[in-house]
Amino acid sequence: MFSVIDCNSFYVSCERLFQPRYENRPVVVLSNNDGCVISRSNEAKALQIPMGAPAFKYENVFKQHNVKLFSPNFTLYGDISSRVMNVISRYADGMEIYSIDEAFLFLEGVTLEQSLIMHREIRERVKKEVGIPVSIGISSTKTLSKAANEIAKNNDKYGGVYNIDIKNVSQYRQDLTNLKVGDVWGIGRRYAELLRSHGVETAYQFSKCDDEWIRKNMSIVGLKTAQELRGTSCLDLEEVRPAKQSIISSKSFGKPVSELTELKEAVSTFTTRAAEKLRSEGEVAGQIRVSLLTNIHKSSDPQYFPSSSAQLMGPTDFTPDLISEALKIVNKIYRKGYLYKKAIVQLYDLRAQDKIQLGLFPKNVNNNEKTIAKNKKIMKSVDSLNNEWGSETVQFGSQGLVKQAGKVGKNKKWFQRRSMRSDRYTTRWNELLKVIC
DNA sequence: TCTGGGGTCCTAGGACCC
DNA sequence: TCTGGGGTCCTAGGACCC
Repeated sequence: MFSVIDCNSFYVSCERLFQPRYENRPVVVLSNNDGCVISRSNEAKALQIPMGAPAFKYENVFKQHNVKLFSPNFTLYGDISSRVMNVISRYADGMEIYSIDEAFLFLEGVTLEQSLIMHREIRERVKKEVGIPVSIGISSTKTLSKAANEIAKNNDKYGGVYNIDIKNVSQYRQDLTNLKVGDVWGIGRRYAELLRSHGVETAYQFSKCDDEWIRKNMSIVGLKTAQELRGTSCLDLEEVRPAKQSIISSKSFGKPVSELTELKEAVSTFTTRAAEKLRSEGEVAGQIRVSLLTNIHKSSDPQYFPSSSAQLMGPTDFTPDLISEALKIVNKIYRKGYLYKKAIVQLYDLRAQDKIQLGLFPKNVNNNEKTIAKNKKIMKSVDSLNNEWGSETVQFGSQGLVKQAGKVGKNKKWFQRRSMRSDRYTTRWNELLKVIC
């Protein structure tokens, strides 16, 4: 038996935790640059504000209905997430943290009744100890438990916990008939369109489709989804998170950038971010890729999407080496006369730090043992200083003084706007919640 | 003026090898 | 006159997830 525990409107719930005056009011969390909507309270959903909607298109709705807007505060969300997961883990032998707001459990040797009791308790404990509301779906496969979760979330009458029992044939059929095929986990916009064009509207109809046809049109992945809907488990619990295969740092700029020097500062900073992530994963990268993008939404502007990659001189996690390769690529792909809106730095061909293969000609390249040891020490010091004193306390020259007078990103066109970010209540001493009596 | 960011997996097709 | 076939590796592109 599987279950999936999903936090309701997670980012919004995190914000409400520290500012309860926004309960019962429409609340929205925006993406970086306050670009589009990435989390909505039920009240905001009721105003027909879609997920992913560009904020500027809904300005009137926001004003008219007094919608509270937040810039994203991922530091806060990450910390609250780990508290939620911590509570859940007390109940489970096997648990898979699927995303920042979601976890799967695998349950053996419990009856349905016992499972329902346990999950109601999980729901109460998470609400009481962390303050976040969750919905829970239970069934015999992961895909069915996600479907049950949809039902739990959208029907108050089930008290946040719902179970799909494939043995109760008529109910099972009813549940899957009520579920639109596009709402099935694993069926996105494209496949939903394809299926609808073949007269398949509901999850139940999809589960009755011909295997050969599914395999041919939706690959093995689609076939597994169909089988899971029929009650055959094809997707196991992944308790150990597999090592990352790539690390990306990609951000839109606050304002369009046309100058090479500014692009290089941005790419240096993104590379620094990616390298930090790389080290925290205990991995090294063999290749790096840099892409630049003009604003795809502005069709009147000339468009240009160059990108190129480079093999590193031996796998590394040393920020200066990564920056220097990234900047070589920028020099190569940059063309004057375009308004760039976004840059992407991607590290891949990753492997564990302790599996670095030394260079064949160690004197000529940067990965002989001595250099590696020295570089490791340097990065360790930089990381711990930045952890202790805030990011960008130690910067690399090519970033172009991102932090000045304690302010990060000031006067940098490419730096992102985050004007409505709440405080990092749980991770910064100087941003602790103040209670005034 | 203003449209997110970070991931995974699968497949087809080309290059290359023997 | 007849000009293979099996296998691997790599990459780009497309689908999906939250």
